[in-house]
Order: sequence, then C-alpha cells, then structure tokens
Amino acid sequence: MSLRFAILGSLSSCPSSGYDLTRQFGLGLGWFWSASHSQIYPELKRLEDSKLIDGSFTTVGEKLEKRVYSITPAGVEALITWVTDHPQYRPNRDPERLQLIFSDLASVDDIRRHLEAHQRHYVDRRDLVRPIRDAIANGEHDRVQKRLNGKSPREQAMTLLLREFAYGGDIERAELEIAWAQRALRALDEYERRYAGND
Amino acid sequence: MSLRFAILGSLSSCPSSGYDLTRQFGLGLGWFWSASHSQIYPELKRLEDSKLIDGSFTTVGEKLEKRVYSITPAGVEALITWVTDHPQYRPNRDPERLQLIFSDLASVDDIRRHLEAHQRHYVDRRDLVRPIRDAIANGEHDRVQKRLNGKSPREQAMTLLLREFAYGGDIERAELEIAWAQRALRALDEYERRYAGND
DNA sequence: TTCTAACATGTTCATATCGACATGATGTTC
DNA sequence: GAACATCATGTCGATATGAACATGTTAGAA
Repeated sequence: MSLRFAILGSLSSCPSSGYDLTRQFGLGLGWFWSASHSQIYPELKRLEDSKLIDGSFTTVGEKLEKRVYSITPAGVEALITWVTDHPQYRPNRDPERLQLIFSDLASVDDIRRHLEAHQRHYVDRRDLVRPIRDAIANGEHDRVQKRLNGKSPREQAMTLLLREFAYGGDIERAELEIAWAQRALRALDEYERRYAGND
Repeated sequence: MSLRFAILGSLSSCPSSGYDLTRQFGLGLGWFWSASHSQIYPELKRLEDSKLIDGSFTTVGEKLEKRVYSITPAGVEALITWVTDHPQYRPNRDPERLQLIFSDLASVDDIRRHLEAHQRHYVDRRDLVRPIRDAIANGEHDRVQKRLNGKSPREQAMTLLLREFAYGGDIERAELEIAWAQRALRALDEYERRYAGND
C-alpha cells in the first residue's frame, strides 16, 4: 500500500513521467521503496482515476508520447494524511538470518560464505547510498533541489534534515550489518580453533 | 518463497502440526519470518505433495484430529540446498523512512510523534527478543533443545552459535534504531531552538 | 453445568509483487 | 546506413500474502 504514496511523494517534488519515476525508484527513492515499471504504470492510472494526480501528454521528437503527471491538491492532502499516520510496521521478513539459523545443517565453509556474502552486500549498499546522501547535502541532487524550490530557509533546512536522518539511518544499518558479519566470522574462526582435530 | 523453507527448517527440529507451526511463527521463528495459519496449512499440503514432509494423523481426546508432519530425507536435502544457497536480498521496503522523507509536508510535532513511535516500536521489539535469546542460551528453549538432541557437543555448539548470531543481530538492529531515533529527536530540538521565533 | 480459553484445521477473496512478454521511437556512434 | 543504448509505455500470468470467513473440540475453572 505504500507504492501509491511513494509515487505521490515523488510527484510532490516535481511532475514526472512513469519512466522518470521508474528511474527514481531505481535510484534514491529505491533505498526506501522499490518498484518496477510494471507496477508503476498501472498505479499511475489508478491515482489519476482517484484524482490524486493529473496527467498531461507531451511529445518527444516526432511521435514518441510522454505522459507527465502532476500531484493535485487532493493528492497533497492524501500524502499529508499518510505521512502524519502512525507508522505501520510490517511483518518480519529476514530470509538471510532465517537461512543462518538452519545452517547448522551445512558446513562451516558454507556458513563462512554466507557471512562473507552478507558483508559484501552491505558494503556495496553503503558505498552506493553514501554518494546519494552526500549529493543531497551538497545541493547536487536534482530532484531534492526541485523540492527545495519556493521553500523558506527554515523549510529547506527541515527537508534536508529529514533526508539526512533517512539516508544516514540506512548507512548506519549497513555498517551494523558489516560489523556483525565480521564478528560472526571471527567467532567461526574461534569455533574452528576450539574444535580443531576433535570429532 | 522462504515460507516453505521456514516450515522445513522448523520441522527439521521436531515433527509438528500446523497449529504448532503457527505458534512457532508467532514466537521465536517469527522474528525472522512470520506467517499466519492461512498460509501455513496450504503450504503444508504442497510440501506433502512434493514428498518433502510426511503427515500422520493423531486424535486428541475423542474426536479432535491432529495432523503431525515430519520432514523426509528429501526434505532435509532440499533444506540443505536452500541454506547453502547464496543469500537472496529482497527489494528494499522501508515504509517508515519513506514516510519520514516526505514528512517535510507535516508539522514538527508530527515528525516528533513518528520518531517516538519508531523508538517505542524497537524498544518493544528488543525487550521481546532478548528473553528468547537468553532462553536459548540457557537451554530453556524447548524446540531448540529438541534440535540439539542426538547432536555431538561440537554440533550443539554450532547450533547455539548460529542462534546467538541471528537473535543477537536482531537485538543490535533494534538498539541501532532506538539510538537513531533518539539522535533524530535531539536534532529536532536543536532545529526548533535555531528557528525559534523566526518565520 | 456452563462458560471460556486454547486447541485444531481449513477456505476464500482481494491485493501486492515480479518476471516475462510486447512494442515502438530517438539519438549516438561506427 | 546499421547497430545499439536509452527512452517510453504498456499487459499478462504466476505466486505471495493477509484479512476475513468458517467450523468444531477439549480442558479447566467458576
């Protein structure tokens, strides 16, 4: 149910086409909600039917049609209602650690590979998010800059503060997972030393 | 797709009924994968059709039928294949921080409430997971004890080590989120001081 | 004996999600 | 002029998930 609000939120920065949004979901926004174009286009239709967004046609070159959507006042209202809502925490889904708790059926090497993959995953993630956070802080992020347009310095500071919290939290999470995996790997080493030769 | 393996994994500790599994998903296992009985019963049927588990009937009292499932050798094999697989990281879904980045449309008080709810959520979570982790470490967790049965001391140590990693990681994550929310709340205070009276 | 909590197992429907299928235009490079 | 990456918009079908609907038993307490 968050997809519609992810779209509304993105459109509250600036009007965009389905294609623009798809790319957004593949970049910055994607760290908090990801979606493919096959979800986005039908959702845009539904949002238009609900009068929360407004579509207009443009043409690129000779024939290529582009549909650019803008958020309506009703859309802004719906978005504000949603952000103001008590956050809904979804059911836990942690397939990696689920694998891990049943990995006593696998070999120590398999477990080691699992933890190394976990570490790599979060290193990659951290290294991809950091530049985005930095670009936002340095005023080099296009869509965030558009969001700042027309806002007072006070409001601009809040927009930037919230982004800093959100991306910062994501980076901290990645760093936690990296440190966790490293500690687990060291514990595995110790386990192997303790039981070396026995059994 | 992890549901079938969550069930297989749970059955690899000891045979259980759908009802037992439902409770398991509501307790320990639920921290890594949660599911309702309406997902579990049909999945058990599918697993039985695939010969990965074996169902037998028991009667409780006079009439009440109970279907107890055990994992088959083919099921153990399928489970091992899965735990040995490279972990699959799912698309990001972080509705809370998604709300947060668009909360520049809301009031500072709304943001404060959001962060306080976030903190409470993870305090509750931490306080619920810790006793489970401790019970496992102290040998007071029934299903984990059953899993240890018939294992060598070396194997038992690995089972317990993996649980410690998994639950420990979850607790650390909760503590990170609590600290993050507290820092964000302090940053909000500072924001309000800085802009007091202006605007 | 009656009531209640817990035991026990299902189905059904709406929605979410993802990968694959499907099509075509535009701009750049070789 | 051909090839290719990117722009651009859609649909379809399989599966996942969750809430609600549906039914009945058993054990213990009041």
